[in-house]
Amino acid sequence: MQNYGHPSEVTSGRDSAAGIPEATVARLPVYLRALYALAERGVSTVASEELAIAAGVNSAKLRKDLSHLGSYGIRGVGYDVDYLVYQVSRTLGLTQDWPVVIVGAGNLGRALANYGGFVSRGFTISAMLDCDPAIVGSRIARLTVRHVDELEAVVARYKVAIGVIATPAGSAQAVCDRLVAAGVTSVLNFAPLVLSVPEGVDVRKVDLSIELQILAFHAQRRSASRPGSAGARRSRGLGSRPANGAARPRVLPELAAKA
Amino acid sequence: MQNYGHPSEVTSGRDSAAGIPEATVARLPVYLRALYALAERGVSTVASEELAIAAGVNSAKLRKDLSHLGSYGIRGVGYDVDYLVYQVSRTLGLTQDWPVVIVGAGNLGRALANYGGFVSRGFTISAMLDCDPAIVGSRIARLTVRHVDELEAVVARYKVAIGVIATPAGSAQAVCDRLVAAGVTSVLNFAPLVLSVPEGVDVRKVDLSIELQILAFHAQRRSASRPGSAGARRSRGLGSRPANGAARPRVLPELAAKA
DNA sequence: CCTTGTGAAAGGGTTCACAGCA
DNA sequence: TGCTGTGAACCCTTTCACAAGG
Repeated sequence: MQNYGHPSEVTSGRDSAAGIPEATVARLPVYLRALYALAERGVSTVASEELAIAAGVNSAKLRKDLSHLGSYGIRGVGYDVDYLVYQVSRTLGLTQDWPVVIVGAGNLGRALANYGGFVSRGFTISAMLDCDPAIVGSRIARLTVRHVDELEAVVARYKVAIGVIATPAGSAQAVCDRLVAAGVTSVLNFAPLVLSVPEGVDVRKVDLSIELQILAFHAQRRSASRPGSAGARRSRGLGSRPANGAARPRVLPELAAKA
Repeated sequence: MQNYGHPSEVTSGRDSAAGIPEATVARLPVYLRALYALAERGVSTVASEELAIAAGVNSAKLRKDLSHLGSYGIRGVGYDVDYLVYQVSRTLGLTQDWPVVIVGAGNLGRALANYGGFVSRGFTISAMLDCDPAIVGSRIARLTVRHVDELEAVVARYKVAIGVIATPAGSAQAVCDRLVAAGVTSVLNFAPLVLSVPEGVDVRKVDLSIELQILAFHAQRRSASRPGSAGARRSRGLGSRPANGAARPRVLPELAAKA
């Protein structure tokens, strides 16, 4: 139930300045989505148990999480949906509008730009940037892709506070450096590498291959305990080495035996 | 430094059956990537301190993590890069090859299919499925997109153990149900909703808007403490309500005053 | 001498169970 | 009566500091 393996690097891991635990902050968006769904169904009041089920958490956790925002429930009744939507939104800073720049207009960048939920509530894409002349000038989700050379101008012009990196790994650090130099202090990184940033810059990482690898670990455990079930096939032994010459580890026999 | 807010739901949160803590499992892929990078640079031995920096963690944590796999280091020297690559790969189950099916061949599905690192090591895309006749039959990353009706046949034929859901939210639960019924026990979900699955099925979630909202929270904290800095503009007040009629919460004045 | 591997301590997060209140 | 809000217990994770050992 805990959320490990997260595609992100949080600077501190400590309580936020507002005194709200990180783990709670990470769940608020989930609650918010569940609350919107309830509101759209016309539900005006919800008990912690029901909201917890909709959000996929346990109700005690939900109540403790919400208690960090204030006492917004009514004992014996539950929570007012609209009011809670507002309080959670306000806590997350979504009563403001956040200008976002997406760097990289390949498939991923396009997917992000077209992802309705991404932009709808609280976020506006100020610009999409790319360096490929074949892509610059094309239109994506009502935006014309601009050249990455305009990065600094765009950040300044729209007061962009959040940058999304959807470039290949090779260009990600350079893009990140430029974003930071231009004044961006929040970065969402989709490139598969660890970005280094100065103190005070908040980086979250979304890494598809890491997620798959974590799934593989658990799948392996399952198929090991249930032999013959639908696990992976085609064992590759030691074959999956990098393009490095020596594949055989120089290692003591005792260590190898432990394996 | 802890990884909260993760786009995933882990079934238990307890130690895996192999006795490796979840938090460790979640970091192993990061170490693996750093090790591959070292190997490609021709480095044959690495100390915990150096590897920890490359992976963006502290060295005590790295050593404790690796100690769960066994005693693979050499005191006074460090770790053999190739050997450690192998041990971490084996632990994660990457010495097998995992057939994956991607459902949804829109921009996101295409981005996933073309994402080199995604597929390269340990994972093979068995098929891409979609229900849009305009997309079915097109070729993406050397694969011909097949109709989603073939889902069950594909899962059986290729012994698919991992399903990736890259569909709109509206179809995600139905797709998930079909994957699970067909025998898939690991699901990577990109659709913005909480999937319900039977016991024993492992779901991880990647949710772009949740990541953005977490960034917004921290950005808000920063701009609140440094007034006048480049935070968000254009406050929207209470405007961001769902298409629900009553936007005004019926709430006691005392509660509102607390806000 | 240098670095690993690990007890022990410290810090959060989750869960339980119930007091408190509408 | 029913549900929220929360102290306390429990559990996991991180970090420290050093013993062990090549």
